Amino acid sequence: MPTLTAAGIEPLFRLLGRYMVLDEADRAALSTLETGPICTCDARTDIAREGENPTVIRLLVSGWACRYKDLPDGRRQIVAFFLPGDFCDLNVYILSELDHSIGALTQVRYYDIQPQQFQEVIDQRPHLVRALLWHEMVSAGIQREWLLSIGQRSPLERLSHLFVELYYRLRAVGLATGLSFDLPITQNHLAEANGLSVVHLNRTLQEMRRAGLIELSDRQLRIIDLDRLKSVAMFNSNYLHFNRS
Amino acid sequence: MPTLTAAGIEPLFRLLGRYMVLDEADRAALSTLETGPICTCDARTDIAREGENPTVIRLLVSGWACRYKDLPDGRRQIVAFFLPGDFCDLNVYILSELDHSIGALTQVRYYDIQPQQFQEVIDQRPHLVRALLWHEMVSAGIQREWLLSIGQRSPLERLSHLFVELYYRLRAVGLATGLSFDLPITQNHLAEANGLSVVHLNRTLQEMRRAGLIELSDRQLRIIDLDRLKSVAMFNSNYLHFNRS
DNA sequence: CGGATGCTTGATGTATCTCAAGACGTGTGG
DNA sequence: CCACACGTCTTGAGATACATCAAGCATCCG
Repeated sequence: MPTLTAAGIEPLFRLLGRYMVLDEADRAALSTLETGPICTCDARTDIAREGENPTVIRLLVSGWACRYKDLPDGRRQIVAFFLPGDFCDLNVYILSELDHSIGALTQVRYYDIQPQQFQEVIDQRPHLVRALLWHEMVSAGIQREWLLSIGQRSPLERLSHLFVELYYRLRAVGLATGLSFDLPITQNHLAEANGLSVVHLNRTLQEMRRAGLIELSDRQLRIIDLDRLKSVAMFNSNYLHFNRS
Repeated sequence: MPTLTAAGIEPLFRLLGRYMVLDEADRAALSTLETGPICTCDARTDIAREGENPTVIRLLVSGWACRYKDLPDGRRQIVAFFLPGDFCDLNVYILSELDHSIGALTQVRYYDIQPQQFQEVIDQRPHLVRALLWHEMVSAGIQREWLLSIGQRSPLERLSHLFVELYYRLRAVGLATGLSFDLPITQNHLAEANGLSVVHLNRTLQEMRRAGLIELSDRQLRIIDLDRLKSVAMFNSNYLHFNRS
């Protein structure tokens, strides 16, 4: 389980470090978040269900999870991927009822963090709020970009865009080597995230391979030509706000 | 211009009042937000463009606006509607570059609020943060629901869902009378928000009329059978979080 | 009167879904 | 150790929902 070896909250450090320079005191304060017990969850199981009352903030440390919504007749839409270092929901605990579900796509490990415990970190290092807020804004930006993708981009463009996004996000937390990264999810998941049938997603993948844009096998994605992939996807990285302000 | 007659920040009071009981001191503090000059913007013009550096928080008081993203080749996706009482962007001013544009769909009026001025209101009435945070969470929830709609719902379901959502949101700010409300935007806008061509949107509208779900003419939408419309849309209002916690 | 803008309709093509089946790998219980 | 179930990827055939292109009409406004 390669995705499980990357432990601790190192990914979080890297993530927040892209928005703001973290000093030792910051790291120390954030490290208290991982003093609690770590949770493990098997692939294809729910971490939280729509309708529940959210009480904790979840910090993913290894594996992939997703936020999804479903319809009474079973149709399902993945609306976000959670990668190591991501908070599943920084603020929802103020709501009385979850409007979406969170599912593990692979085996995952995460910390359940009490809002109060979180508050203590912020009290200690108030300027961290800025980085956390930034993280939230990026999540919102990704959400909007997905809406643009599903609404306007063709399947080929859409999938290309998703792969570039995942590449940048994984690279930001040290989980990409060169132009390759572990893609531990199924084509079914990719289809559900892109609003496509599995059959069509599969054919789109083949088209991408034929076009020499990517290689994908054994859960390893390799981008062959990043510039061309970005061009096909009409990718503009501004929504990831990776530049420190 | 009926949408222009509803002035002031009464809509905002109503909106926040759904999340939290506001007392006179709260209202007084919030009222200082409207002491600045009011801005007016014509229909079909941009209020803010992608790439700009955001510096103000915008509070819409009358008319409709939208958040949209576009692709180099001109394709455009509306990712959110802003109705009277909505903040266009509560937090983006911490980012250095806007990742989306904001456009006026009708003639609109809004206040440009300096973050600092906003901070003063919060310093005065700290518990208002909760209501504002709530407003942000609802916006995020709407965004997710739209993703579900575009990704999984059929055009008929999708449009039905949008109309129910608009009905609830407009009712919340006092802009619906009975089951009717002003829908001051074009079919083109509806198409761009739903990821459909205008032609198909038009035919879907006709299908809805034929099915006895709605009446729509002269920019007035009347819902004929709310329960049936909700049922067609598979509408679950939980994502609007209208219940006080 | 002429030019925008928005709504509507028809005809045609095609992108995408659905249904169905087979191949492959993996884990599990007999 | 084999038989079997299960999950995943792949391919084919057929149906259809949707986009595109094109045109006509109404309204509004200069």
